[in-house]
Amino acid sequence: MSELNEFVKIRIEKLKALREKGINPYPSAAYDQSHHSNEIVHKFRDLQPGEHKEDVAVSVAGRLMTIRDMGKSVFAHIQDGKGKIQIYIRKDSLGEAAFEVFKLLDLGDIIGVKGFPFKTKTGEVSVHAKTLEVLSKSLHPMPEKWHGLTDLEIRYRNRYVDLMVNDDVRKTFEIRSKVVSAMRKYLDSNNFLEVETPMMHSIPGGAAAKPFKTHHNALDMDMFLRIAPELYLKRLLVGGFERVYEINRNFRNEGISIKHNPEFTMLEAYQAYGNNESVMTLTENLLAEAAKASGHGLKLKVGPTEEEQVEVDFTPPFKRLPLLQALKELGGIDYETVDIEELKRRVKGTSAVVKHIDSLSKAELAYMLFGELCESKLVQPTFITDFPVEVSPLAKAKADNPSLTERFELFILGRELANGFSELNDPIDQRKRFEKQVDLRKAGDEEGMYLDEDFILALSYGMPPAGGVGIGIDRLLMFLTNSPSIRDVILFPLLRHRDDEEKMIFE
RNA sequence: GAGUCGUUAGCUCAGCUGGUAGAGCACCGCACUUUUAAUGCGGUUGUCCCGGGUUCGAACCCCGGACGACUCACCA
Repeated sequence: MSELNEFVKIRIEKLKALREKGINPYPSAAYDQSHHSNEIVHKFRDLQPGEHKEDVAVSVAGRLMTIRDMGKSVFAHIQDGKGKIQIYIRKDSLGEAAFEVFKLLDLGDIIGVKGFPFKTKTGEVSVHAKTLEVLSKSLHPMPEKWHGLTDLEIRYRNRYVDLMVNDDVRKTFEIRSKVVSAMRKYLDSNNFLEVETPMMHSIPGGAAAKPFKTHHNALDMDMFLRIAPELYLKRLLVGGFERVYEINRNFRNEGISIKHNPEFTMLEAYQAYGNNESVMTLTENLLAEAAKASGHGLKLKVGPTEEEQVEVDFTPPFKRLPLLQALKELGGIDYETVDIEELKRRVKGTSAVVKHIDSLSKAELAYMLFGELCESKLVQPTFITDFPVEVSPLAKAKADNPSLTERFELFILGRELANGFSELNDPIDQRKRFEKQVDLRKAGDEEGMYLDEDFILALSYGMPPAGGVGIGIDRLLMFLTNSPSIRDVILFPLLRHRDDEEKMIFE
């Protein structure tokens, strides 16, 4: 018994009918596209309505998206990688046999059309078909042409369908590509070397996060998918590369939300002989390049509706605000005068879940309150600086105040977008900081870091002073494409596996 | 992990107080050689997410589950 629905059965019958006519519905010969849809539309835009260019030969290929059948003549649109173009098919110019072939086609089929350009009497640049080839028969019906596909689950699970029918989705991922490319270009032209470091780590490090665990069979060794490339990139600074960067995936075994996907793309860049100030400037420049590449320029409007839209200005320099000052200005808490018990009371008054509040220092409490009270108020790009040393185990302490670090986080519209600091290169201090993290792990903090002996060894050889920054590429793209969910900027976001998936079993 | 909402034809959605399931598009047939949501006439399409329960009778009420969306928590 077939599980296929009637639509698929009908299409399979048409597939057989094509084969009986000697047509291979999945030919292997390369198809020569003389033009893309947009090129023809542009090139012949000045034709008069009704004007033909019979002496010009063009060929286009793409997916049949609409068909308007009038018996012996048909208008249709095909969609290629650059857009849509109308084709005009007449029985008398295509020939009886080819016209019969066309009648066996369905929406969704991929075809090639050779013919000449003309402008219809209603003014649309079109291709008058002289020959037509089936390039790939589609067996599954397409979403509805007018309302399109809106079901989020189908859009995310079967992204190819989403891309077929939703132009703005294709646009989003084209912007993503351009933005990443522009950031690469900026880094490359500033003497940064792009590198690739391991994604499988025997010791997860470089961030406070829960890792995914996996196993290597031949080595009988547990491994972790990386939570950050940081420690490897700093090893490269030890090795003598002065400027390195990596754009690739990190994996964190944590919750999924509108701003979190378990695998996400991070740009990390390290600059020897720089510090947190150098990489703040680098971040500003990178984001300015990214904003330009997105096609919006440096000022862009973000928000769900016209009324709620906010203009975000990516013009450097961004505002800089020390964390404790932000706490005072935006949270109304004066760190200098407040006592620790009052901070605890204020933390308990928020919705944050805190396990062992009594073990937290005054600085850590202040850091938590910043997250609760201030982050959401940071709308325009703002560097928050001077984070407590306890929550910054890889950052260099401030010379004039060792309880704080030369670290920054960049916030836009209340969301963290980048994190950077003067890299701690004192191996003795780094060892102590790691040991504190290990103690946190032992005390039950799943996000406490592991002690990476080889990393300490690397620092012991001497790492130049350096600034480093990580920029969340997906989050950046959310701003630049005005996407409400991180899933809208990730082609294949992680969804729970379904056992009741549609199965195409053809017998 | 918790709460709220949702899941009906390939797609977009109706379906009232419980009475054998509907529309538009798509699809099939017929007509039509400049349409563009083509048009006109006729027709087909269902595990109403799954499993229990209540009831003479459940898409609808109750319980459990799956998946998704949103909010919160964690986090970038």
